[in-house]
Amino acid sequence: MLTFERQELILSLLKENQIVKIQQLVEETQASESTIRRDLTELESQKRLKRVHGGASLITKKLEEPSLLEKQSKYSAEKSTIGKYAASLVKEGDSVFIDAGTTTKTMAEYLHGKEIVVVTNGLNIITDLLDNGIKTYLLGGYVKAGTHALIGRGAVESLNSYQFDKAFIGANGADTESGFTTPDPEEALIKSTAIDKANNAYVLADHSKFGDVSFSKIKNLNEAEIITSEKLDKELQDKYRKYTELKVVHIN
Amino acid sequence: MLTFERQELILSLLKENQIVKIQQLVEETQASESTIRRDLTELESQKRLKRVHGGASLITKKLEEPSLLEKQSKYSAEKSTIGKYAASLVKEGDSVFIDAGTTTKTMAEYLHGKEIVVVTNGLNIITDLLDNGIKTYLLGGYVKAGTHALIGRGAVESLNSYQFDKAFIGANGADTESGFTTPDPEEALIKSTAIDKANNAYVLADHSKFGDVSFSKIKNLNEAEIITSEKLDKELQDKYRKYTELKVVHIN
DNA sequence: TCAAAAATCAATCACTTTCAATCAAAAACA
DNA sequence: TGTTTTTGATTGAAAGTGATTGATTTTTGA
Repeated sequence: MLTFERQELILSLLKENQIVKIQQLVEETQASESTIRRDLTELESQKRLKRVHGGASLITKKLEEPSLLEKQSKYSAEKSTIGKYAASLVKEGDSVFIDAGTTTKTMAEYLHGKEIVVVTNGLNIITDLLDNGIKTYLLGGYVKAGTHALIGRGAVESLNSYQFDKAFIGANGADTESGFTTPDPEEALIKSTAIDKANNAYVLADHSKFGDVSFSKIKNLNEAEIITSEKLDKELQDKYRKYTELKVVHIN
Repeated sequence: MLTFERQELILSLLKENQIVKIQQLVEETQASESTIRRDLTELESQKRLKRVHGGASLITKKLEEPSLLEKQSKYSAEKSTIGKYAASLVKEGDSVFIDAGTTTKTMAEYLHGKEIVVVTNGLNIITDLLDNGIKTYLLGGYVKAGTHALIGRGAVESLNSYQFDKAFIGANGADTESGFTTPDPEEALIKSTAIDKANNAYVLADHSKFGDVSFSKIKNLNEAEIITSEKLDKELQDKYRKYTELKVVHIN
């Protein structure tokens, strides 16, 4: 087989599968591992694909650079750890809803290469998902300026045509009396609906969210599990455990 | 065998197989390797094929989509002018569909401040629209890796809940026989549906698109007006005017 | 959590194939 | 016949190949 031929084959396999492993390519092309590696290096330098450990993935143009603001945002280490743990809950074959927001965004990069289907209402996390070779569906609807979340009738209707194994939701407040809350009623409706459509619902919340109450209620505490970090006081952890299950993540 | 004869044979073998090896050609033509090499060199200089190490390949890439990056660089001045004119067609109060793509993207920045509602299937133009203060709705559906266009059942269903005063569509080919075409059938369906739902439909096409034919048909030429530029030959302009209205934009 | 085990990686070697350049013989032409 | 064009063989250079190495990364399991 000609070099050119083989490289085209690699690209077409990649387009089909979003992501390919080197061993897979060795089998398909009957070439040695070395040769495949050289092909991948060359194709990457041509910007026709992106190499990842163990194989290659489709290249995607960034929708937006991760803004400085996001990087500097509060508790980013904590959020990242929470996101990583949330990603570990996702198993091969799962269908998953991931909410718009900064905490949920950190999940995306840890989902790399998993054979799953993700539905989201957050434009901010689309590129992360695609870069990691995830099959991604987006809700339709009105694009809220600022957060770039999808809301409104269209979004809810879109949502109603899906079922999820797991839903990962962000919230601005988690309070024993008021439950999970968020400022925008429209967003609250999306989050609430997503929880309803999932077998397992998780709210991702760093320690600063506990005790806070926002304008719009999403759900009661007992309607979703909480993923948080050890930064939350032991006392408070125990308090909240009376209302719902709490997954407390250790921070490095 | 005559030189000319042999070269035609090479080309016809190439068309059959997309790619041919030198040894294969030596066998078929009973000529020496050197002769074949000379033929290939000559045919390549005539741009009738592309040499690759070990053989030659066709230069056609109609089924392949140029990457977003490639698209953006080509004819950008022309596209920008076309986009500007398209934006000028939009009146206050209009509800407008804007297709995913690079040409349509240039529209967005010229819509600044207009009191309109925009629906789009292109993630690549969302930020431009929001930055210019446009009320923006997004179709739902599957996010196509690479172009970041929304496609699939969800996208079509979303589309069906809207009505547009005007739709602005991109296409890869515009041909008198084959009509408007684009490589991906899923995208073709979205474009076609959007045209159906609009009182006025416009296809934005720079001069390079005319006469080209891609894999999937969108609509016949007479089902939308074309916005193009004066870079399109006068002769061709007249030819296409027999099939549909042509808005020819002057480039500064 | 941490360290051992496994997998993946880039770099290099020896070997094969393909390449362009050259030259002389054969064929075509006048 | 002599001249030009085409052809096939030869050659050293360039490109491509698979195997092996030891370094790096990821996964596993105590």
